[in-house]
Amino acid sequence: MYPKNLADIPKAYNPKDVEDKWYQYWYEHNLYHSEVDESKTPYTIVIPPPNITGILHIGHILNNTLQDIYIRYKRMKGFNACWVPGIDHASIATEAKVVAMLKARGINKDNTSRADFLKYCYEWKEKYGGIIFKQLRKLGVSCDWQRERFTMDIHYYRKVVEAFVKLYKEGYIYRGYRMVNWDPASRSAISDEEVFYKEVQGKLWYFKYTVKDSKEFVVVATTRPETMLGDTGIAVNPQDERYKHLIGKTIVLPIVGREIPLFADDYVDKEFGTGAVKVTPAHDVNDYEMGLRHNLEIVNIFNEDATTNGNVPAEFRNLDRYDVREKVVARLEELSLLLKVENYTNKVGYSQRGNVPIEPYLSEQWFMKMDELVKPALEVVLDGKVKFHPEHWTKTYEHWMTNIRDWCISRQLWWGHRIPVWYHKETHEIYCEVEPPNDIDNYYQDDDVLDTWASSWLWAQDVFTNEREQKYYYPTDLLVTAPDIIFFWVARMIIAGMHFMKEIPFKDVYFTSTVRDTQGRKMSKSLGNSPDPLDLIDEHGADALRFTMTYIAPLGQDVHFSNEMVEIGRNFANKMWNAGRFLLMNLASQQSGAKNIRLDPSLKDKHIDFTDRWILSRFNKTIKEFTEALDRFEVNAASKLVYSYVWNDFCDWFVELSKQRLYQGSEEERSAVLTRAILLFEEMLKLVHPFMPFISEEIWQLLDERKTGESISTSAFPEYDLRKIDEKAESEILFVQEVVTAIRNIRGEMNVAPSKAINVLLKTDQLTKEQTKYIKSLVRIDELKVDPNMNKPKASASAVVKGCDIFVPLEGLIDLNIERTRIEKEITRISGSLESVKKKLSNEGFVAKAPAEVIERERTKMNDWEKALEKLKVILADLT
RNA sequence: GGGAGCUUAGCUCAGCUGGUUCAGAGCAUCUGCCUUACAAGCAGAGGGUCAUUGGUUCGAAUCCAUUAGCUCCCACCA
Repeated sequence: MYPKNLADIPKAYNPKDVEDKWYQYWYEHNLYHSEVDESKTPYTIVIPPPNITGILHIGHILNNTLQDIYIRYKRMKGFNACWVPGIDHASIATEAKVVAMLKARGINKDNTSRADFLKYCYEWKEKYGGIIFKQLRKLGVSCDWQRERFTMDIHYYRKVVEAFVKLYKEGYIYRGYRMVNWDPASRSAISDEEVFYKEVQGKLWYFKYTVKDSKEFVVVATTRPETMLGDTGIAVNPQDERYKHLIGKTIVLPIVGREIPLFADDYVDKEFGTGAVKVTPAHDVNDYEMGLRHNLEIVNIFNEDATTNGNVPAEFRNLDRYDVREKVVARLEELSLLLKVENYTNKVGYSQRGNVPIEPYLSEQWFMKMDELVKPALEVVLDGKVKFHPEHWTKTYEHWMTNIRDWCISRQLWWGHRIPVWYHKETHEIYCEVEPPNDIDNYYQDDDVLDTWASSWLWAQDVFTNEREQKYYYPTDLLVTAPDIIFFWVARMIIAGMHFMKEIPFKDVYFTSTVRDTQGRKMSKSLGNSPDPLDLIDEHGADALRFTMTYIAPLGQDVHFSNEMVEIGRNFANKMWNAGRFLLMNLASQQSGAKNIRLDPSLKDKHIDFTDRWILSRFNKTIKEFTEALDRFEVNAASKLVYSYVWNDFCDWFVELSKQRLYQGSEEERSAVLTRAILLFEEMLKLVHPFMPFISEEIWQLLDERKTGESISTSAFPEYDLRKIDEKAESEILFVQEVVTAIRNIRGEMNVAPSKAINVLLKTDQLTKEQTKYIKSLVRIDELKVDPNMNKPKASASAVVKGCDIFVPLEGLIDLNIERTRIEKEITRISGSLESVKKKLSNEGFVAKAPAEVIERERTKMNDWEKALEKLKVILADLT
């Protein structure tokens, strides 16, 4: 299916040629579809459905990459992996976008029918939902696209409504006239969680309110002068001597002329402001509560859009809240009632969606009683049935859950799940059922829709559309999400799961890093610091982006991202690509014809030496550490492990070591070495695959003839075998590496041209012939002599490795000064280390209390260094 | 006001339950190389009293406490 002509394999990896091709292939062969299969254990993830308000950003990339890593990993591990993709209707956010879009087209929502408006919303959903799914495919996610879900699908919609009806009948949902957070922009109530607080540079105004029938006045301080039009009382602390005599007196409210009481309430802080508080029960939560305690009149002065209504004097009506503010202040100044103005920073609640200050506002809304519902959901997290990663989020969760207040779930919007409540036109009796009443003509339906989160809280359970599926896939295994929706979504899904399913919705929750720019700022459109993931993919490939994200994003910490960082992944992809090319080129040179097949698997276990045992040992260790890291949700650690194995162990050393036998071995030996290298490389690609699905598939397919529909993504993940771990081979290689590095060091420091071959003398009795052979091949040596009894030749550069003295004769080339400096530096280094070991060993406490093996290790170190030091001193003396 | 997290090389960060030359990686810098997989590369090199102070311990980047700085979350102070 793929032209396997080696001449076509470019030197530099080009993801553009590769990525779309394989995504198409996976899709066509339906490799990621999951069905109920009782013979296999499911591994299930439901995607945090992106809002259809826009396109995906870099945070989504991280989030979805992580999910894909786990899904691919578990799929290869033999689980029935099922990843359900979907999107969220995002009630208030989308409605705001659609209203704005219509406005741009010259259409006013107020002149549009509900049905027409919903049509526009669905158009929007089709467009942006499509973009989102396209982006996800570009990223390479292995979702089950046959399971695409939307929070307003017919089935899902019904489930949301059923949940409402059930909770209503159980008494958890009630309707009430309460003070809520009002968003004047969308003209809807919002929940406490949708309010965020901003520090605002404001002012504190001091007003004089006169006491009725008296010359006395009371001074109040306020940050919101306009609300004075709705004042219905003045509060002071009962202990406050300044005001004790005034308690019970009547105050005349300026401008309005209303007579209001002055009363005492413990809420008032004597120290703040003047110690006297103007009380506006309709427009402040605390004032409202004081109002209830003291039976104050409640005067609502605002319309739904936060303009003033008929409850204020005529000249102040129908004005925006900030215009009224100026007007009120101006009038009070005219009346000489404005005492002073101070600068004051305070925190103002803003609507998360509308980004305008919210208004505490009295209105009739639907609420969910939370205190009882929360209990089982808190329990399962505290006792570890649902595990958070990192674990410390449980504290945040516990705090929120134990201080939870009732949830305002109704929204004065059209886009969303309409509340399944009908009121009788005459009796006003409430009818709450999934289906409308039979005598529908006698009823009218509640206009409001549900909070988005009162639909997505069922996501983990109701993306499965029949009982059999639900039973098989639920509880899901892993939820990967940003920590900023821990209350909105994670907590509520657990609540819903425990209430409706009597079972947790997921076993593990992975909280991702928040992606910031290099200055630590959150990525945002308004700052313009948010890169478009598609641009990055276009430039470097999805694999590069995916790998980079996991490489730089530690568990539970913010990550600082910049576009250049994607080069980490790009370079890594290129490295693997070229390692693959190296193998393929050798393959081609050893066989006739265009077919690339593994040479001869029967030679797999022939011509094995310590380099083979070493790489196998390293590989098995890597698999072990890699899988353990993933199982602990340390994706970042896993990506570093695979990176270092591929680059350092496999490419830097194993490939270089192999060249000796590939170029100089017998025919059979060459085949054996190459066969093994390819088999090992294939296994390595499987480790990489969850992180970089495209390039691993591409190379894997190039390495051998594959059947139609065969894919690395459905191959078996490597299992480690502890018997393959070979400490002896590892130390043998380490010895080779140390000697080689020492020789290269001499070359570099002594400025020996790389083209110039040198002679090297090794004074040791510990090198095997094999090791010698490899050393020779790795450092471009003309002649290599090994003799345990040799004397140091004149004019040579030297180095001392444990158990081996190295001499490089450089007659005529050597600069004694450079060499002396080199040796002196080495002496200083070793002396320092020796000093600290000696100190340790002369410490009685250490010798008495440390474990025997630790002491033994220190003794060995001391001996080695003492010997090395002695030798170096002799060498140095020889140089002077 | 309460809570969580962070502070290690010029930059971005690894270093798990204290002990393997543990003080590391990548980028950046310097030196030398287009060596028949890879210059998106190879081989070397320089660079850090692990934020502060104290404690526990034979032994601390690692555990405890303290101080300072930064970040985030929660909370009704007009």
